[in-house]
Amino acid sequence: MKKQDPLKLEQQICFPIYSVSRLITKAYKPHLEKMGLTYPQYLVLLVLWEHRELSVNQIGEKLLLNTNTLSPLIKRMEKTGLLQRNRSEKDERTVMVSLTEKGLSYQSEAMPVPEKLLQSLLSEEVQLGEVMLLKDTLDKWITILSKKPENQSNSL
Amino acid sequence: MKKQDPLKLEQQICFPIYSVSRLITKAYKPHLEKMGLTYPQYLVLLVLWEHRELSVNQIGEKLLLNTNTLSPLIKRMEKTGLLQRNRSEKDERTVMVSLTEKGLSYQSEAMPVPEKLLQSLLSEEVQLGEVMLLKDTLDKWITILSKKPENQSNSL
DNA sequence: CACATTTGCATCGCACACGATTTAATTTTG
DNA sequence: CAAAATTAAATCGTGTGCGATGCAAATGTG
Repeated sequence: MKKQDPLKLEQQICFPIYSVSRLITKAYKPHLEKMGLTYPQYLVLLVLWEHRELSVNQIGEKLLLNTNTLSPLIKRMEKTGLLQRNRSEKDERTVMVSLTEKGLSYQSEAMPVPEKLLQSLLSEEVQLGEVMLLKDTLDKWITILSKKPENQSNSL
Repeated sequence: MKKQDPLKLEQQICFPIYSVSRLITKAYKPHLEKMGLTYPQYLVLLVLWEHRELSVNQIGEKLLLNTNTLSPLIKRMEKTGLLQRNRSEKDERTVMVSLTEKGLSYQSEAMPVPEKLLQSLLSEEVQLGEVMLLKDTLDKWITILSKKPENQSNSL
C-alpha cells in the first residue's frame, strides 16, 4: 500500500532521475574543468574518440541531441581548438567533425575519469551489480522513449 | 570481462541517466503544456501542493535547486498567475511562495499525469519492481551526491 | 551598541536543450 | 530536366542550471 498520493514528490520516479542527472554532471565538473570541458562537450569527445570522424547528425544520433543543440556546442569546441569542422565534398550540406591533436590528446587524461566517478557512486549501500541493473533499465527506457514518434496528445 | 575501454559511450553509466532525464522531460511535455507548464515549474507546483507555503530556500532544498535557478523560475510562474510571492514579516529577507487559486486548481488535472507516464515506461521488458529498484538506487545516490561538500579536486 | 559575519534572495554571464523556422544542397517525381 | 519534396545545418527565442557576485536584512561578537 505504498502510493497514496501520486503527486507527492517522494513518490515520483522522474524526479530522482532528473536530480541524479544534474548531480552527476556536477560531480563530473572538477574532473572536466581541468580540461576546460563541459559534460556535453565531453560526450562529443567520447563519440569522436570512438569514431574519429562523424557528421553533426551522426553525433546527434549517438547522443540523442539535435543540431540546434549541437551546432553551437561544436562551434564552441572548434573555437577552443578541440576539433575541426569541414564541409563534406560529396554532400555540401553535411559538416564532418573530426578531432584535432589537442582533442585527441585529451583521451589519456579522460581515461580514468569514468572509473573515478563510478567509484564515488559505489558504497556499502550501492554495489556494482545494482548499478548494472540500473543501467539495463535505463537502456531499455532509452529504446522505448527515443522510439516514440509523437507522444500521445489525444485530448489537446 | 565486460569493460575493456571505459571511454566507450556504451560503457558509460552517466550517459543513460542524462539521456533518460531529457527524454522523460520530453515525455512530460504534451501533458504539461496543456497547462502552460514546464517540467521544473511542475516540480515547484508539486512541492507547493504538498506544503501550501514555502520560502524560496525551502523549495530549493526539496528540489535540490539554488535560488539563482529558482528566483527567475518562480517569477515567471508569478507572471502566469500560478503563485504569489510575499516578503515574510518576521524576516524581510525571506520570500514566501504560495499558490493562487489557479495554481491550486491545476492539481486535479495534474493528478493522473505521473501514473500515465509510469505506464508509458512499463513494458514486457520493464516491470514495476524493476522501476522500484531503480528508484531506490537513485535515492541512495541523491543522498551520497548531495552530501559531498566540495568534490575531490586533489590534483588540480 | 558598532561592526564583522552570515543568511536569503536576486542578478549576471555562460552553456546547454529544444520547438520552430530558415537556408542551401540534394533527391524525387512527373 | 524542372518543380516539388526532402535533408543537413544553422539560427532564433525561451527556459532552465549554475558559478560568481551583489545587496540588504538579520545575527553574532566584543
